[in-house]
Order: sequence, then structure tokens, then C-alpha cells
Amino acid sequence: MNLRRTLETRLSRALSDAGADGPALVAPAGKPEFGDYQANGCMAAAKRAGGNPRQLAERVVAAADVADLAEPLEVAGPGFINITLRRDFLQQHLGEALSDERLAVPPAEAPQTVVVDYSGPNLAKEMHVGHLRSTIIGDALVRVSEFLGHNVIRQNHVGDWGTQFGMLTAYMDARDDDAGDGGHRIADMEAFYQAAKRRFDTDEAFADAARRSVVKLQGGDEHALSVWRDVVDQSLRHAQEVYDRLGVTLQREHVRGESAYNDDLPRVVADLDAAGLLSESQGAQCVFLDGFTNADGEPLPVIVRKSDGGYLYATTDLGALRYRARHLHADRILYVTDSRQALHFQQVFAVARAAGFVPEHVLLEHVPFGMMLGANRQPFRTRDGGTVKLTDLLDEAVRRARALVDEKNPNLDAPARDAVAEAVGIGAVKYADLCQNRTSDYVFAWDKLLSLEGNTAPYLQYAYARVRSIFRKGGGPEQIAADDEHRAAEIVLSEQAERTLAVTLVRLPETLETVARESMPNLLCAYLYGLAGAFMAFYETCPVLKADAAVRASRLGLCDLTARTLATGLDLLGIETLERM
RNA sequence: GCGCCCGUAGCUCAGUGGAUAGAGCGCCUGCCUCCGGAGCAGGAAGUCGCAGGUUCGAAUCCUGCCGGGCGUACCA
Repeated sequence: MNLRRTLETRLSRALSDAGADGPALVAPAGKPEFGDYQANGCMAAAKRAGGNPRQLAERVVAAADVADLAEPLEVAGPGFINITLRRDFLQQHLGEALSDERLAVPPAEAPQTVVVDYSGPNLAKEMHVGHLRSTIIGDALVRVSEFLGHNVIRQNHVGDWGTQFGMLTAYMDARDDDAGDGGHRIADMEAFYQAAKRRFDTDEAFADAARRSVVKLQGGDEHALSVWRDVVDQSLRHAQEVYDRLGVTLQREHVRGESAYNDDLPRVVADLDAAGLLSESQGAQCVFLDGFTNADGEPLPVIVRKSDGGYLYATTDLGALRYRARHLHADRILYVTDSRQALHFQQVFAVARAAGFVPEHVLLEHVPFGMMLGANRQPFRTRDGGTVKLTDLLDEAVRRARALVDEKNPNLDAPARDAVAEAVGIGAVKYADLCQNRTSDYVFAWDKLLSLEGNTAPYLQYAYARVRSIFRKGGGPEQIAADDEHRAAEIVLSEQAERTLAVTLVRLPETLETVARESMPNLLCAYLYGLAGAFMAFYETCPVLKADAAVRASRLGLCDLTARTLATGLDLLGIETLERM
């Protein structure tokens, strides 16, 4: 059950029964003494209706049908309604969650087909830290929406077309000639790209060949295309290695690169023309929209065909948008890209609407995130001005985690410590990115990124491992699993710490729903951190294994719920959990 | 010039128009004969950039300044 929404619905109805209209504005209580939730809507409603807010709140309390969930409601201050959940409701609800695979998270009432465009690396180069945010944030959003029962379609709109590919295919050809073995192996994408670039800059004959290569590619030359396919294939293989290591759910089948829309681009332009939107300006085919002006205050075009006849990313995105609406039948399309592309998507969405490329009801959302900055607040670079390769970043993260595991838990054998280091190091990198509001710029700092204390993935993983160790101590996992004493247990909440933990546990559904609606994974992080904190406090004050049978069973139930909620939440963030660490 | 985003504790950041603005790191004080101390409990630390306005109520909404970032016609 989504408790917050249930309360909102019922209190809004009570508000209307009490003669006022408007939302009840139910929110988690600001302070413990205000209860568990508070309704803030009476003040505004009374204002609109011209009445006394406290009196209205009293009438709402009288009319409200929440006796099954909450203690008698209390009016406080100028017209707040404080809501304290009933203990027996919490106990019964948790009992249901205990025996439910989904932890009592209801599936979406109106499942949507959600297309999520994320990651989208430029295949000409190796994946670097600049690709991290889109990949990680997008994957978390995908997982959450899928868990809520939406039909999620991943789209990896990779950069597999464009002038760099002329250079790369020409270099591949030249290399084959040099090596003479025709072996198209690219061991290191970045080195390959750098070498091609160096040759392009220094070797005039090669530069010419590269330019000819672009023309051949665009002209559909079979040899050029075959070499291109090889470069793309190897790049995708590299990307897949990174995805697999990162624990990102993207697979080869989700790749639908820019090149997939090549054939459609002339039609996109023709259809814009047919819709009466196209005009020529300075030799380019453009769409001019109201409200967009350039640096000189003149109308700003969306260029869909260059004066040399080439197409641009706006054209490709329009093709992709149309494909997603018409063929994938999307109800909602998310674009997880950096915030610098905000104007681009405003324009593309506006053109698509104007041209009728997407049905009215389809939601088009740019999910922007801030830039990766260095310590100096400048766009992030390595000391020598290059980009940090993703594999190097992950290696460093795992190395640091390994050093910590060696120090903290020398009893584990070496393979186990390796596995822990991998999960902890990579989890730390992902969590550091996910836990802050995505719209703020991201200051890249090794120490912060790989921090293993405080509000970090390792803290949550540790909380999980700690809960699990209780079950091991309590007779071994096989015994606990066999008698299921905790899953059949009646939850009984007596201590304050137990109650706080319980209230946190029942907030999982409303949290996930907000995360999906607002595309804000940081809210899930905040929730899990709060849950881990509530558990740690419970753990300090409430003995589990030494308690009397009934209390012990109830507390084991709380432990089990905590463990599964942490594991589920971390999994939705794409972060692994460990039985020991 | 115009548009978008951002100025919150020493640092890094949370904060759906609600009650006395919160975390982490760092700093200070306690807590390991007790289920894992990667922890827990507590403390110090703030003109929420500035000034107006709207509102019963503003860090949050509006306007204007100041400071920063990004974008702004044929790269993506």
C-alpha cells in the first residue's frame, strides 16, 4: 500500500465533505512529536473558502475515514492535522509485507510503456567518466519503473555515425595494410582513437583518405560499411564489458544507434516540409519556432539539413522520437542526458509536437543532470588534459575497497575479499553519483567518490551484511530458512526504535513511486540511508537473538524486512549486496 | 543581449509553500566482558548571496540586483 497516497485521498475527501476543496497535502511529519504524517491543506483551503482554518481542520478530522490506519487525528498549530499511525496497523501491514515477494509494493495502477534513452556513448572513443552519470542514473530509473510494473524499453542511442568514423575506418584499413594480416583487433579503444587522430593530424595523405572514407560511408560503399561495422562491433563489445562490470542492465539488443535512423532522415525533412514547418535560411533547411532567439535576438532555427546536404542530431532525434512513439508505442519518453542539451530537447520536442510526430498524450521529458567538474570547478580533465577512462576509475575504486577489506576483515579468504572489493568499490562509485540531486554539477573528487564512510553504498551494504549475520548467528541460514520462524511471525512493536524502523519500512512504496514520477534516484538513496540508520538504532537498543521467543520472532521479522528492503532498494539502484564483507 | 541552471554549516551536499533549516566529512565528548565499532549516542558550527514583493506561512513562488556555470545556425 502507498500509505501517503491513501492518506492523501482519504483526507482530501474529508476536506471536501467538510465543505472545502483542495488537496489535503499529506507529507511525512516534520518532527516526531507531530506524529508520522501531517496534512497541511486546511490552512490554504480555509483561506480560499473564507473560513477559520482550525475550525475547518476540526471538521476534516470529524469527517475523515482513517480509523483503520491512524490514531485519532489531532489538530495542531494554525490548522495542521497530525497523523499518528496505529500500532496494530503497522504490525499487520508489516506482517503482510513479510510474506510478500514485493514487500507490499503495489504495481502501478496504470502501467505505461516508458522508453528510456540513456548512456548513449560516442563509440569512436573509449567510455570515460563523462558517460557515467547518464548510464548510472538511467539504469536506476529503468529498474525502478520496471519494478513498479511499467513496460520499460531501454534505448541506447549510441554515437555510431559521423565524421570520426571516416577517420577510424580509414585507420583500420591502413592498419590492416601495415600489419598485413587483416586482423581487426582493437585492444584499447582509446589508444586506437588517439593513434587515428594523431595520424589524421600529421599525415596529409591519411587525412584525405579519412575524408574520402566519410563520403564512401555515406554513399553506402560496401567495403567502407563493412569496416565500419567492425569498428562499431568492437566498440560495442568494449562498452558491454564496462556495462557488465558496472552492473548496468543494458545489453546489445538495447542498442539502437544514430545510424539506425539514417534512412529515415530524408523522410523526416520531407514530412516537416509537408507540415508547412520547413524554410530555407542561409542554405540550410530549418524549422523556426516562436520563442527561440539566438545571440543577436533573431529567430533561432532548428537546422534539420545542413547547407551541404548533411543531417544533424536534431534530425536524428526527430527520427528517433517518431520511432519511439509510433513503433515502440511509448506513453512516456525519458532522455537522460546532461543539462547542456536542455535547449536542444526543448526544440526537438516542440518541433515534434508541431509536426504531429508524437500523439498528444505522450510525455516527453528531458531528465538533465549536471556536469562532471574537477576540483578547480572546471570541466573535469586528468592532469594532462585527457579524460579519465571508466575502466581506470573502476580499477581505482576496487583497489581502495580491497585495501579497506584487507584491513577490516582479514578473516575472509582472498577470493571473498576480491568479490567484496568489487561490489563495494563499484557500489561506492555508483552511489556517490546517484545520491545527490542530479541537477547539480558533480564535483569529481577521488576521495569523495570512493569514500566508504557515512552516506555511502558501503554503509548500506554493511547494514545489510550486519542484518544477515544475525540470521547466521541464530542457528545458520538453513535452519532459519527451514522453519521460517520470522516470516510467519507476528510483528509486535513495543520499543520506540522498533516503531521508528517500522514506519520507515512502510514508506518504501511511496518512495519508489516518487522516484519514478520525478526521475530522482537520490530520493531512494535518502530513503535507504534513513532505513539503515533506523535499523542501526534498533540494533543498538533491541537485542534480537537473546529476546524471548515471541519478541525474538518479531524482531527477526523486522530484521528480515530490513534486509530485503535494503537489498531491493540497492538492487533498484544497481548496487550489489553481500552476505559478508 | 536572451534562455536555462545554481549561490544553504569550515568543506561536499539534502531540503515536494508549512511548525525550532538537515545530513556526511572535519572538529569536540561519551560508548567495544554484549547479535559485526565500515557502527551508535551527544555537542559546537547558519544574516539559506542581497533587497523588495506575494502568502495565514517563503530556503522554496514573483521582481530587481550581485556572483558563478551552461547554452544560444549548420558538432553531439
